[in-house]
Amino acid sequence: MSLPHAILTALLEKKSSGLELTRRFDRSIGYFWSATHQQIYRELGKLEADGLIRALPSEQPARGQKKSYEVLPAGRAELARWTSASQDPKPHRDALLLRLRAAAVVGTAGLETDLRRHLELHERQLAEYQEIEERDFPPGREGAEVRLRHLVLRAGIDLETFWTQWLRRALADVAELPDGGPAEPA
Amino acid sequence: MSLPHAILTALLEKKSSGLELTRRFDRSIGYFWSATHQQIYRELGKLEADGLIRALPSEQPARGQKKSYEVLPAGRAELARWTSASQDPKPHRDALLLRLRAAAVVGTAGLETDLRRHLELHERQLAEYQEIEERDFPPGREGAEVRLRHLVLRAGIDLETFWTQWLRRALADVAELPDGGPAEPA
DNA sequence: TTACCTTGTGCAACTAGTTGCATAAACAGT
DNA sequence: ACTGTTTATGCAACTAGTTGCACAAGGTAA
Repeated sequence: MSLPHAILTALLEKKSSGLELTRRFDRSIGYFWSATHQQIYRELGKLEADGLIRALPSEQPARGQKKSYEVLPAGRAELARWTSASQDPKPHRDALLLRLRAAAVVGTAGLETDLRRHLELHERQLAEYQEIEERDFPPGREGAEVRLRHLVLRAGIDLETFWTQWLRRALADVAELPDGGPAEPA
Repeated sequence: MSLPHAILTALLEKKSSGLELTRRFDRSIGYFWSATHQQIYRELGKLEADGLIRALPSEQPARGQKKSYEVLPAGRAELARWTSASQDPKPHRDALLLRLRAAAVVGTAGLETDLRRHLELHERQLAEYQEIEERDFPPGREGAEVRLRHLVLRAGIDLETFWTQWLRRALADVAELPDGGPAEPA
């Protein structure tokens, strides 16, 4: 139940319309909390109904019109409450690890190309994070907000680094195995 | 859409009843693909209806009776197909990183205790993985199946290692900040 | 022999997220 | 003017996962 809080955070960082939020979820925020435009519009409606945000009364809000939102005090309070509240980590689900485990019983045929593709994706993501770090976080001690955001980015960088390394190892391992794997031995 | 494949994998590793599967999802498989007993029972029903698995005809299957399943050839084929097929990685969602980002705008009050709690959970998980590694994967080159399973476990170990390190850094950083954070400066 | 606990299976209702499409305005080209 | 594209918002239906509870059989203990 974190999407509303992701949106509140994004709106506090900068007042935005639905589409602007969607774009920002495709970069930045979406790196650790993705959402489609459908989810965002729906949630904006709920948040407005609950009095946590409000539409800026600039233009009349009709279809095809931009409608920007800002966070109300109640919204900020709710976000602060949620941020400080204790939460159990949600169980992870990783299809790639599952597939490797499946490959242990039905064979590794066809896996290698996809592992390579995943490796490329993670390498690209890592490069992107590193660019962001160079651009937005030059060395030197900054304020609390910047340091926290840098910490989050570091998590992204280190995670992608982990995955690229693990995938390289996985590729090396899989390459040594017979194609059919243990299920269909030569 | 991976739950059926997780179940097929688990059943190929060992024929089981619904509850046995549930227990195995609480350890092992569930470390990277968690599922509740409800999901499992429902999915077992579907898999049986689709002819991918079948109930072992040992006892008559009534309520309160154990009912074990085994994978049929069609099920193995489907798992092999899924394993080798190309798949895009699903977007991640990490509430903790989101909370840190939120803390950057509404303040870090209350965060520290929960970060510490998460650190403990990850440390415990890491210790558990390391025990499994010592117990199930003694040094020495083994067959393809064992090596693939070891690879999956290594991912778990390295991920938990990453999180414990990152959380320690996060705690150190947060400790230096004013409690209210940037939103309510002293 | 009733009263309770554990094991095992399952339904129903709910929440969260995804997919596919509809609508409308603004703008660009021809 | 008309056609097509981009920007912007949104509905409806679907899939996946969660939560809460129900039910049955077997053991166990007063």
